Amino acid sequence: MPSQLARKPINTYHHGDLRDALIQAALREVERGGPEAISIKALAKELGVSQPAPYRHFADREALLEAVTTEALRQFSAMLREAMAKPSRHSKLSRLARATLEFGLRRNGVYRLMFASRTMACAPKASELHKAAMETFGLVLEALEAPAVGFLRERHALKIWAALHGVVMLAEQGLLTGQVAHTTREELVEDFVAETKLALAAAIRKVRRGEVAR
Amino acid sequence: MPSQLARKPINTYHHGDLRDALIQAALREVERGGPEAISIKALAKELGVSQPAPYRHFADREALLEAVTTEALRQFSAMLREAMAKPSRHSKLSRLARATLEFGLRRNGVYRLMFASRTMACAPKASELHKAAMETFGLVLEALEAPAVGFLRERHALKIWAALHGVVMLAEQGLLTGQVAHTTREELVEDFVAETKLALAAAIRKVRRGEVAR
DNA sequence: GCCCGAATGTAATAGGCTATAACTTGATCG
DNA sequence: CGATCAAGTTATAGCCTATTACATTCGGGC
Repeated sequence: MPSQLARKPINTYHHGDLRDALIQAALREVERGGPEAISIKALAKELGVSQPAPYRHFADREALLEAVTTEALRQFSAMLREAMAKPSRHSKLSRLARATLEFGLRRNGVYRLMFASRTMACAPKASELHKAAMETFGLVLEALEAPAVGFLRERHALKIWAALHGVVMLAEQGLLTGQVAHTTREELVEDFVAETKLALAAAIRKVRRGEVAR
Repeated sequence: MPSQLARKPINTYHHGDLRDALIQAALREVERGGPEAISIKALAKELGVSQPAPYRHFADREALLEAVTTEALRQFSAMLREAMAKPSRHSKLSRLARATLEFGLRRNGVYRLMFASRTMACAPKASELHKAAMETFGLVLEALEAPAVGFLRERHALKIWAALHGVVMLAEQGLLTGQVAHTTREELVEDFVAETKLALAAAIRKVRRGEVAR
């Protein structure tokens, strides 16, 4: 089907595209204040529409959050892709890891929306949201730059992914700062990156030599 | 102090120990429903007191959550301690790791309250809550069973701690299940445990041989 | 033993939020 | 040209947090 004709900018008289405007405004709100800061009422007021207007576009608050999370994941993916693309003395994986850490700390409200809220957990497998999440995870696979021994690659991607999340989480909760840690977040991340590379390379050699794992 | 005398069941006007009852009831509520499921009003009703009564004991909802989180951390610590104490063919670290994973999945609402909510992040360093968290982290240090090369121990404790959080988080969000993962959560956790042991031992040998890191 | 103040609980109420129902408006299409 | 539908509006119900002013019990000093 012709996509341009399908996308008619169905103009309402008052607001051009309330649905998208809501998502963008909500994302701004999440940025400072986290997921729980989203208020349908406040958003409606900010956009100059009546309070129940948003319900024409989202069944309830949760549905809005799901859409916002999807958008957030796309921005996150874009940011990772950019970080991985630009030339650097660091490896792709290292760049992805650093970018994740930075995003997780600088835009922590958004990060929590994506990875520490009920929204994602409740999303059905077939949803846009889940697809966006899978695409993001695909970038981690890509960052490994490893020969395609499928399941190994996947396993190590999951591991570094989990480890990065953990570091962001602890850092944000103030459990890394202060006198507990002689260790900076960046060091931890680089540790995980280095270990991942070594472990994956070792695992691949093992498989190639015929000492098949599983 | 005699705890039995403190309870006065007959008197209807004064509850006897509303503060503690609130914390326990809230914890039960968090168990299924997570942090956002806590409602002061609902709790008051459940305990048979008037709706504003809880405000005699907690300044606001957030203060209640802080107390509940502290209690949750104590239960979590107790559970870890128990897991580490009981004899097993597995190492202490492995037992701690498995116990963390199980707690994180089976009592996920409570887990999220402790490690994925704003409550902890906002708690001042001197608070009971922060102290409880530090005590829990102490168990991780203990589980490493390593000779006391202080900063190494701490660093590796932070790493395994972060990694475990990450695995729980991903698992709970449905990003580990299904066709993405040929890998079970338990395998990931055991991987991290094994790597931690190896890495820590290697680092210690290195230091002992005089090739001091930092 | 009594009284007074502190602690704890209650009733009444203000104000914010989600969500629904019933009505209105403007655009598109047969 | 009028029917229809998407998108917006006003009005309202119902939940929740939190505050204020008043009531009741407890416990210690005299």
